[in-house]
This record gives sequence, structure tokens and C-alpha cells, in this order.
Amino acid sequence: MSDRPVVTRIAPSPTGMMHIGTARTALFNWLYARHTGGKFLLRIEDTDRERSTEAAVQVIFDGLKWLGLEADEAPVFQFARADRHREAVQQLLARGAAYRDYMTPEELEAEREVARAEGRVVRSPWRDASPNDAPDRPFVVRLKAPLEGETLVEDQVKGTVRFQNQNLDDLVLLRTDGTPTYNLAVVVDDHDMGVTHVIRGDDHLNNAARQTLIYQGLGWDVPVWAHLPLIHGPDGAKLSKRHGAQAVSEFDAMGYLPEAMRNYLAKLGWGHGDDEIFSDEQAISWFDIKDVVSAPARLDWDKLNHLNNHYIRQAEPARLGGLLEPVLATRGLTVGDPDREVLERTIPLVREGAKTLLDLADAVVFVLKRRRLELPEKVQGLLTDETRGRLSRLRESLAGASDWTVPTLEPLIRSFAEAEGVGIGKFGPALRGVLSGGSPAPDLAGTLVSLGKDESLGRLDDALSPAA
RNA sequence: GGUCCCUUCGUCUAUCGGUUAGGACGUCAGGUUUUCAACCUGAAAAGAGGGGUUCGACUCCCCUAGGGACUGCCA
Repeated sequence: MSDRPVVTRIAPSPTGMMHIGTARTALFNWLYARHTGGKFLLRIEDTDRERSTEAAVQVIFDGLKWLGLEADEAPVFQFARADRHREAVQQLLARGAAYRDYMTPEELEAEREVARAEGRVVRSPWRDASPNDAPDRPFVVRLKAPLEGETLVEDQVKGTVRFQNQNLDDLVLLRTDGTPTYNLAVVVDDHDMGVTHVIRGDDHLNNAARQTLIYQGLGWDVPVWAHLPLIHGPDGAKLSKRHGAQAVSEFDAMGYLPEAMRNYLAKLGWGHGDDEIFSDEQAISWFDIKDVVSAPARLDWDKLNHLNNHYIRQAEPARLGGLLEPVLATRGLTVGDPDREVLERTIPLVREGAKTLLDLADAVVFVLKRRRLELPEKVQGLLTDETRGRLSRLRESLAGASDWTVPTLEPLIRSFAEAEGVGIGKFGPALRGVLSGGSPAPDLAGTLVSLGKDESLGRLDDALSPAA
């Protein structure tokens, strides 16, 4: 089976949000499939009928799409395959690898208590009962797992993990109502989908041993396992709401770029020497599950921000402008057609310090303001008679500028300051205030270029003339 | 309680028995400076503890401690 083409999968259950840990698991599966030239599949584990709404499923699609990790084939819905799962159970029953367990909930509860006290696993008395003794009451079907010996999980990241079979309980395969359980469904689906490598969260390492027993009961090949350590919050505890974010959609809403997320998530638990920033192509050519780190990693916002800043600086201004529009809309700023061009030339001048798209939006509001600007008191305070005089003289040299670019305006401002016999600090803050209305803005020449000649001179005139 | 996993700077990590234990983020100091950033230079900062194995352990083994997962007719 090792020379079959690689098939990986991500198998989230639709809970209404997509956990960032799921996103990283998807990334690793995707990277490995791409690296080996195999396939990356998606299965929706929607057997919990209460939680599995259409909207919850959509959240998963959206999350994967946003991350750029779309599956190579149409998704498989687990619930729809229940008949197939039951069929597998019939096979197990026929082979004597499973049995009907008639324990009542009360009996089970009691056994659980005793078992725990004795430090052993739950055992059903029906395990070895004759089929003739079957009472007429509801039953579950359990796997008849071996009582002795050991089960080995050959894990690509953890190494060989040994489990004593006496510590492995008889999994419920079919519930009283005849519906299949998770562990059964996973095994049957992975097998049917041709999954060769099961790459998933650490929390399933124990399940791997028990699922191995199901594979063996069915006489199927066991896939290659790879259990990834979980992502923890900055404090080392399991990542949850209070750490700022845990859902993919939240990272989107906070203004992170998908390529930054991919780079960051890839570095969380995997790495390639000293390389910190790398492209998808590089990650794909370098990635190997064997190089995944076996210790859990903590989410580090500073580092994510650093990477996001890098990718914001790399991105096409037009694309960033498009991404900014919905963000700006939440601030009540609509972007019209002429604004798009303005935005596109402004973004390169202000993006240096932006860690997120939210920061970028802040950096860009000055250019979207409409005249006449309201000047905050701080700015008005700067407009002394002396400074007004200076600004109006500057206005004249600006009006005569040969062209409206940074290379022209920058020296123009410098020589103006020289001619006035003062430092730029003498009028720069006032100029900026007048042009930006007190909002953050780039350096002076950049601000002028962003606004354009007409708008710049207009704002200057507004400030220098008495309010209407 | 039981089973299993994990443990290098604050954080993410490199090291595959022999290194001044490297890089990145962050931090601190300095520089640049018309705001906020960005940027440049430099610095501090790590092998959980204890036993082994070995000429030699961060690296291999054992124990302890700490953290985590699982222990459902949830997934």
C-alpha cells in the first residue's frame, strides 16, 4: 500500500465554527498531498444531527476557501453513508469481531464505576454470551477487541506508540438506535475514500489504537498515522475564546491575510531550518510529515502580526484596496470609483506599519475624508498667524510644482524650509494636520501625493480661509 | 484513578553524541525621524530536575516533576 498515490483528508465536524487547529491540520494535509503529488480530500463529519446545520457546513467551506486549501474532490458527507457503515458492522458481526451488547444504561454506569475503581477498562458481560441468550431489548454493537497482546501505532510524528490491548475497551460501533458512531464511521470512510495517510490532531492518538483494531477486524490495511500536537493559547492552555480568537473567520475579520496564516501555521509545529518566510511553493517542496515537531505550540500574536505585516507589504495594492472596502464600510466609509485609484496609490505609502488590514484601514481614512475637513483642536492650535503665513507661501510653491510625485515634492518641501530659514518641524505638523484632519498620514510628500494636487491644495485653502 | 503524548532563550524553532547551543518574533539600548510605524546597529536571553550509558550528552535509557489528550450510545 505504500506505493499507492498519497491520499490525505481533513475531516471536520460542522459545529458552527472552524477552529484554527483544524485549519492547521488541513494545511499539513494539503502540503503533504501537494508534496507527494497526491490528493487532498474533504469529509464532513455530520453525524451529530443536532449541530450539523447547513450553515455550519458552509462555515467549513468558507474557511477552507479563504485559506486557499480547497479539496481536490467533492466533499464526502458522513451521515449520508450510514448504510455503508452498518454494512461494515454486519461484516464484523459475521466475522465474530463484534458482538451485541444488551447492557442497560444503569448497568453500564455501574460497570463504569467499578472498572474505574479497579483501574481497568469497561467490559460487557455480553462479550462472550451465546447469541441464543439474546434478550428482547435494545442493544448496541461493540467491537470485540483482543484482551491480550499489544497494538502498535506507527506514528510518523510520535514514533511507535504501544498500547496494551487490555487497556483498550470495546468500542461502541452502532448505537441503540442503529446509528453508527464516530470511530466506526471514520475507519469505514477513510478506507472507502482510499485515504493512505491520516494526518490529524493529537487528541486522536488514543483513537488510533482502537481504530487499528477495527481495521484489523475488517481485514483492511491500516493507513499511515501522523498525529499533530495541538495548538495552545499564549498561556499554554488549550486554545479557546479567551485567547483572542480560535475560529478561522475571526482571523479573517481581524485583518489577517490568508498567505500570512498559511506561513504562520506552517511554522507552528514544522519548520525548514532557519527559514521564516516562505512561499507556498517552497513549503510544498520542503514539507514532510516526519519533520513535524512533536510538542504542542503556542499561538504567538506578535509573530503572526510580524508575518502579516510582511505579506501586507508584499501584496498588490489593488488587491489590498479591494480587501479594505468591507472594512472601511464598517467604519461608515464607502469607496467610490474615483476612490479606488486614490486608495491604490495611497496604500504603498502607508502600509509599512500595518500589522493587519484593520491597521491599514486606519492608515487610509485620511485620504477618504471629504472637504471641508473638521480640524481637531490640536491642529487648530498649530495654526498660528506665523504658520498660516508659511503655509500659504508653501501653497504657492506647491501650486507651481512641475509634477506631483514624491521625488519632486520631497525636495520642494526641503528647499522651502531652507528658504524660510526654519526646520520642517516648524510647519510640518501643521501641514500634516491640515491635510489629514488629524488622522494618521504618511510623510508629507507621501500625503500630498496620496491626496493628489487638487485635493491637497483644496484642503490647504480650506484651512487657510475662515470657516464659512 | 487508568492509558497515552509532550518538556532547548518569554514565544516559534535549529541541533540528527563532539557547536562559543544557531535563526526568527518579542524585549532592552542606541541610531534615523515632520506624526505613528517602519528601518539600521548592538545587547540580554535556553537544554525542567535526578540518575545512568559513553572518552564525550540537549541529543540514547530510566525515574521524578510539570503540562496536555483520551477515558461517551460527542466528534
